[in-house]
Amino acid sequence: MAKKKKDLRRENIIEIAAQLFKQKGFSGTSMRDLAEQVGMDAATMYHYISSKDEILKTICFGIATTYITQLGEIESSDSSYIEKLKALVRLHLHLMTTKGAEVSVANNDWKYLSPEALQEFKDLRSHYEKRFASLIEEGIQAGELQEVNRSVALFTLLSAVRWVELWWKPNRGITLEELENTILTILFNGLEKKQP
Amino acid sequence: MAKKKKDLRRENIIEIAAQLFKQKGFSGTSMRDLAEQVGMDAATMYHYISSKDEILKTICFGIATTYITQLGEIESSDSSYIEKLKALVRLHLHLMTTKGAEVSVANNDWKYLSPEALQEFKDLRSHYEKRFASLIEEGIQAGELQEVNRSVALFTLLSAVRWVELWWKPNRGITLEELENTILTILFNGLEKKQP
DNA sequence: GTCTATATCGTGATAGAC
DNA sequence: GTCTATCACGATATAGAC
Repeated sequence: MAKKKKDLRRENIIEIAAQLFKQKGFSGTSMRDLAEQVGMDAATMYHYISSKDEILKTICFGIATTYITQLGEIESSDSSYIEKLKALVRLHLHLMTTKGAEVSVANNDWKYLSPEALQEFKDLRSHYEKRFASLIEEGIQAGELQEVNRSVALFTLLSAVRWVELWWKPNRGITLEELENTILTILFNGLEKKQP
Repeated sequence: MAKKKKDLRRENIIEIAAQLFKQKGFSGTSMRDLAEQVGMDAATMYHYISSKDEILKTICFGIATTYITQLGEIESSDSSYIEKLKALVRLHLHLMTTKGAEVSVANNDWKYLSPEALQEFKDLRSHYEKRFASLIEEGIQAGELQEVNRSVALFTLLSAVRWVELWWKPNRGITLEELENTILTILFNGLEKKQP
């Protein structure tokens, strides 16, 4: 069955909400601000969504489950640990360039989730990080990666790409592929030039 | 002349404010929350500070000028470009481990600055980034760094260390020196193990 | 210097007419 | 479905007693 008009409207509201939350923060965005951007009265929005909290929850968990689903596919692929880790970095870049606003909200405004949702979200993130860290651990064991502190490697990889969410616009004079290759070169081969 | 009692009290308020802003965000923190942590009534705080905005401004510009001052010292030092860039990364790590709350606020809550302050802050940051980018450019020209997109290198370096502000606690089982060395190894030599 | 009391405004959310 | 009107609350900030 096709999506109902009401569902589409709801998705539109959430999409615009993500952009505003990214711009002004969750607490800094009022339902009146949002209504204005959507083009309806604040009261009318409550016909499509049940609360401001619910919007935040939808955005954050949408991103979290996307990451975890894709991680599963990467884990079960038939490639080296280096290739799996590179695929993960590419996944982050891909999501930041296609769903920048939602990723930004999930990265920065998750702390405003209601207590139960907050706990569940933290659990999901911690679960994701553990599986990410396992790939690093196994990569080191297999001799593909340098012997470095696992946590430092994990968070450096996760963090190194986060600026892209703020910086990326379609016309930056660089393709997504070039962007990916440059970042992967820095992280896996290093910025320093090897002596010939 | 020694600092007055009133100034010390003011600094204490701002320090606690930075911790709360980091935890709950600028908009998510009320003057009543802050007053409670400081241990006085909200109205009394206004004897020491003039507004919530002023607190934010003090924090953000304090961090910005610290970064720029230290950048100046690094630029004028007598070392290779690689060493200068490594010193900059160390500077970021040092500030995040000694002034984590303030750095977090300057990184995440600067968007709540009042319009004039906002513009000035953006200008300072852009000025800092330009000088940072120059070191990368010159490092590439000198053949010390790989030929990569300058902006990507700049923001990857800046971003790669930002998780430390959230993660660092004195007892993580890793010294600041180990942390620095690991991050610098990843960024400048790469995570991938070189074939012998 | 520190408090109580309060002015004024913006917030999330709802009731109910149409 | 969409609006107007409104409620209950919490926000920043100030006035003024002590």
